[in-house]
This record gives sequence, C-alpha cells and structure tokens, in this order.
Amino acid sequence: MENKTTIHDIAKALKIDASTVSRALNNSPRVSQKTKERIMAKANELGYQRNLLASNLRKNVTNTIGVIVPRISRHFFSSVISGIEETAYDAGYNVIICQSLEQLKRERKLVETLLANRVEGVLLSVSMETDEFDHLLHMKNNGTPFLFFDRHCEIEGISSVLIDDFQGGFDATEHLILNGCKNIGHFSGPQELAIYRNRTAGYRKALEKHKIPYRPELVVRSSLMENDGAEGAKTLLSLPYKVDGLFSANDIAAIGAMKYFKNEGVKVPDDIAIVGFSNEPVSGIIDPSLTTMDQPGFQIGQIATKLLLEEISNAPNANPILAKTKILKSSLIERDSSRKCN
Amino acid sequence: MENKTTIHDIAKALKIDASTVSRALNNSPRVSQKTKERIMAKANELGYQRNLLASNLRKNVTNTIGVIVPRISRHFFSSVISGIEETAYDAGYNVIICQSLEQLKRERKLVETLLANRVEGVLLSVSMETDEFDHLLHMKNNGTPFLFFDRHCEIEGISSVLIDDFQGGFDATEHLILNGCKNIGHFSGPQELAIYRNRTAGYRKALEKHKIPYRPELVVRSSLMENDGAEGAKTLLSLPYKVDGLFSANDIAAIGAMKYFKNEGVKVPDDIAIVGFSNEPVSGIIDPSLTTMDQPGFQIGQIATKLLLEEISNAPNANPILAKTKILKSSLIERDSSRKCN
DNA sequence: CTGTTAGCGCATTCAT
DNA sequence: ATGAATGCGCTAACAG
Repeated sequence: MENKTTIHDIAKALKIDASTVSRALNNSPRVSQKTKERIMAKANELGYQRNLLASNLRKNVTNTIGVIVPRISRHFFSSVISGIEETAYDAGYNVIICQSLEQLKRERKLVETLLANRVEGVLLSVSMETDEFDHLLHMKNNGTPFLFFDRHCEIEGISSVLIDDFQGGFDATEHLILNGCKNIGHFSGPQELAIYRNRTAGYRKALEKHKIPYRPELVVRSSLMENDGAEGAKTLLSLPYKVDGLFSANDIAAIGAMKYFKNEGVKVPDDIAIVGFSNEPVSGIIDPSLTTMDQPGFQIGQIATKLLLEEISNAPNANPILAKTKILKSSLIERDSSRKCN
Repeated sequence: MENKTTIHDIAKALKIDASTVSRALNNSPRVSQKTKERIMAKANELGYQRNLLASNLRKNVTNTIGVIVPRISRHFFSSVISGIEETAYDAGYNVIICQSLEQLKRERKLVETLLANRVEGVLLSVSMETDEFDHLLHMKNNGTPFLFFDRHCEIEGISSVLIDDFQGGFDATEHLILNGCKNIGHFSGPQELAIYRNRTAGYRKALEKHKIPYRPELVVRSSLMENDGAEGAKTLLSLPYKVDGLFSANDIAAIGAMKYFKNEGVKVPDDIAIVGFSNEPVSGIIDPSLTTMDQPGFQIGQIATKLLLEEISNAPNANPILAKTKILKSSLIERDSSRKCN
C-alpha cells in the first residue's frame, strides 16, 4: 500500500481536473488526444497505478470469482484450478482460491469471506464433512451465482459439473469383461460419497449387462489407501475361486493391490487385470499393466468457469438459467494394448 | 453483487446513525451492549454483510497477499501453496493465486494485476522464461514487499526461501557412496537452471570428499522426462565399466531408469542403487527400492509466508529488514532399509 | 455512549 | 472537450 499517486496527484501536476484524468485513463473518447497523451505520460512518470478497490467500489463490480476446494495439493483439484484460472483469466476475472481442508467449519467461514469480498460467483467442491447446507443456501438467497464441481449437493437451481462415475465404473468393468475376465473384484470407498456409490453401481450394471452374477464377496470397501489395496488383494486371493479382474475405485488402492499380487507371483494383467480410477498423476508412469480411468480435471475447471461466468452475466435477468448438470465422461487409458486376461 | 443492505439501511431501520452501526459491527467498546444487540439482530435479519471493498478502501489495507507460481498443478507448487494458504489464513490474510504458465509476459501482467489489487505483499517463483526483471524491480521501487521461493533472481534486498540443492545433491551422492557404490551416474537437467547446477555441484563435491574421480561420461543431461531416464539408463549400461549407483536430479527420470534397468534384468538396488529428487508424490508409492530426496513444499510455503508477513508489518519502518535467504534442507527418504550396492 | 462531519480513490452526471 | 459536484460503503476524528 505504498503507491500513493492518485488521479488527483496527476491532475494537480497537470493543472487539470481529476475527472478528466479519470476519463483519459479509461480511454474515454471525450478527451482530446493531446491531453490524453500528456496524462498518460505523467501517469507513467509518477508510476501511477489504478486503485482497483476504489474503482470497483465505485463501479460496483469486482471481476473476481471465488473457488473452494478441499485441498489444493490433491492433483485432481489443482488440475481443475488450472482450468478455472485459465478460463477466468482470459475473461478478465481474478480468482481467489481457498481450501476447506475437508472441514465444514472452514468451508462456512470461507463462503462468508468470499461474499464479504464481493466475489461475483463461486465454484466449489464440498468438503467430506459437509452435511449441512445453510451456508450454501445463504449464497443462493443472497443472489451470488455459484456451482458445484466434482462433489456436489442437491440444491434446487444450482448447477454442477461432474464426472460420470456410473459410466466410468461401467466402462471399467466392461473393459475387463470384454478382455475375458469372469470373476471381477471391486474396491469401493466410503458409501456416503456419491462418487463411490455411482462407480459401484456402474460395476454392477456392467455385470448385469453381460449376465455375470453379482457376488457381494467380490466387493471390498475401504478408504482406498495403498495398504487397503494390498489388504483387498489378499482378500480376493483368499476366495475359493480364481479372481481374474479388479476394478478399483481409485488408483492408489489399485497400485497397492498390484504390488501385492506381483509379490505373490500373481501376474498382472495376465493372471488378473486391473483398472483403477485415476486421482494422481501416478498411474501414468507406474506400470503399463495398470489401466486407468482418466478424470479430466482441467476440462472440468474450464467448463465450470464458463458456466459460472454465463450465470454471472445473466444474473440480473428476471428468469434464471435453468440449472443444468454437465456431466463429463472419464476416459479409459490403456498403456499396454496387449492386455489380456486368461 | 446483490447484497444491497448497508450500514445505512440498518441505521435507518433502527433510527440511529450509521457510524454507531459501524462501531457496533466492529465490536467497539463505545457502544452500549443494548444497542449492539439491537444492531446485530437487525443486521442478521436483513442479511447484512460488510462490504470489504469499502472497508478496505477506507482503512487503506487489503489483508491480501498475491502468489505467482509457474503452474498450480505441479505437485511441488501446490504443496507450497497449501503452506502459504494455511499460514496466511491463520494470520487473517486472503491469498490470490496466479500462474505464469512459465511465460514472462504473463508474469509481468500478473504483477501489475496484483499491484492494482493492492496486495500487501507477493510471493513468487519465477517462470523459466524470466530473464528480465523490470516488473520485479518495479515492485521493489513501488515498496511492495515480496520474496522468492524455490526459483529466485538475484535482486538486492529481496529475500528468498530455497531448497538447498547443493546439499541435497551432496547427501544423495554420499548416501550412495556410503552404501558401497563406486561408479555413480548422474542425471542432470537444463544447465540454465540453478537448481540443476547446484545439484550437480553437490554430486561432484561428494565424489571429491570421498576421493572418487569425477568422470564426465557418467553425467547425462536431459529434460528429465521419463523416457530421458530410460535413455540415460541405456547410456550408463553401455559404459565399459559397471555403474552401480545413480543420482537423478528428479524422480521421473529416476523412475524411467528404474524401469529400463528392471527390464534389462539389472536389479535395483542390488546391481544399481538409485536416488532421485522428488517432484511428484509418485515416488512414495512407486517402488521401495527407489530412495528419494523429499522437497518440503508445504514447509517452504509456511516459512515464505511468515517472512513476508513480517516484512509487511515492518514495511513502514525506515530501516528495512535485511534480505535473508532461508535455505531448507531436503531430506533423504528411504523406504527399504536393506538397500545395498554390490 | 452516540451523532456529525469528512474523506479513502475513483467514475459519473450535469453543467459549461 | 473539460470542470464541478456527488456518492459507492465504510471508518475515524471530533464533538457533545
């Protein structure tokens, strides 16, 4: 807050009025070219820099959107943020990024902070703790456009940008089936999260489509950490019949399982083929025998931002945009085309 | 920008003056408990929310710091950002995060934007393109406190928070030597970047200390992508003598090399032990036979923010803080204590 | 304890 | 084409 030169300073130096300076600086056509140049020159000389706070206060805009994610350092979210940042930047918007650290309390406070900062819209992915929605309803009543990405809540009139977890689960499982797998295990996560329920539903749907009976003992629930994966692999190996495929709801657990299998002399993918949802950039380099479902974070960020900016510019309208849920397809990434079960 | 209720609205509703409302809202002791309560109640009822723009303009503060990183989605940077965010948040500061995408032009514009937004300080890691420093000098002359982290420039009076790459390279190499390695290869990156020069210097220093002659053919320069690692591994295997250790300036190349070795039947770490600098969370789960140098991103963010906030609060002082370069030690992470060369 | 007055820096309306 | 006046929403100095 050192830059002291204001339009008044440069006005005084030029013995003209501040309003003329303001106009010149905004490139108004109602200032002669000559004075414009004098003003610009002086502004440069004095190192003038517009005070956006004052300008925004006056104009009642901020050109800023807020983003709340659970954790910036999770690769999926930082990819989304990249997409948001880029799209917003191109549209002349600033972005304030915050992390809830998966805490409802923090999420609440962040919403307040963003509103107090008069952001023109908010993009958010709710924390795992979020089971009350007062703060979100507040935003809605408040008239601040916002939308969810990845993790959402059912709030009427609020759009979401999501990954099609059901389809992803279906694709992953069908991929295994089409490669000859008969007994396909599945690692799932906390059932409170829709993403895991949906992935599991996709798994079941694919089995159903191909007339493979669903067996509960093939589904292992955990927190999907690496050791959970190893544990799950052990469970699958202990079954009285041979498991030849595995669909893991994330890649970390898949990797844990893969290591366990290899250690036990079970060949991947020849003895057992694995597909995992990709959360980190890990799977891309870890092993060509691991197939992953790519989650297009960057794209989600772009789309979410576009939608939000659209809502922002339409906000004054009497009739709001219909809430739409944009669903993105995750894509299967195979690194080794020779994958084969049996 | 819908929230219309101002302190005047609630003042009018209560038939008192706006200044009293303001005081109450700021919990000033000079307002009776009774009116305070009436005011708070009314504020709640009307859904009042302080307009921080106006407040900040008036108070001439923003409680905001800016951060510029090359890419948010690089894990190292998102870790740093986490550290920054948390520390800033605790101190009541907002953070505006921007990415230069490694472009000088963008970096310049971002600096302008941040200054226009009257951030009280800036943390930045320069882009790979940055070979002119006008925008940084501008900040300095402008009196906006800022400091570098990870990638820095030599600007008088500007502090940096860095990783001790020299020491890291030294530690990594010495680790290999102490485990019995005699012929240690080294993957290095672009020599324009100090981090790689320093890691290489550490490598040479360790050799020197242990009286192992430096052999240029053991040093392979590349962009350190995974296939560069494989290529480098091939080069090392083609040497007329047996290479039994490898220090890679990043982990991706180390992984590429590891895969290549394993494919060729060369055992890691028994035939050849590998240490790599860790950029991504990859190495933690990829293979216990890969030792990595952990780069403490989160910690860097914390420290950099603390320093910056310190400079901000001291800024009005006549005598500025002496620029200090805080250097963090990276730490060697071994996952398999049975590591052994020969 | 509360009201009055003034102004942060800027953009805009209304004059001229 | 330019100047004068007004106020965005808030806080602070100064009364009383």
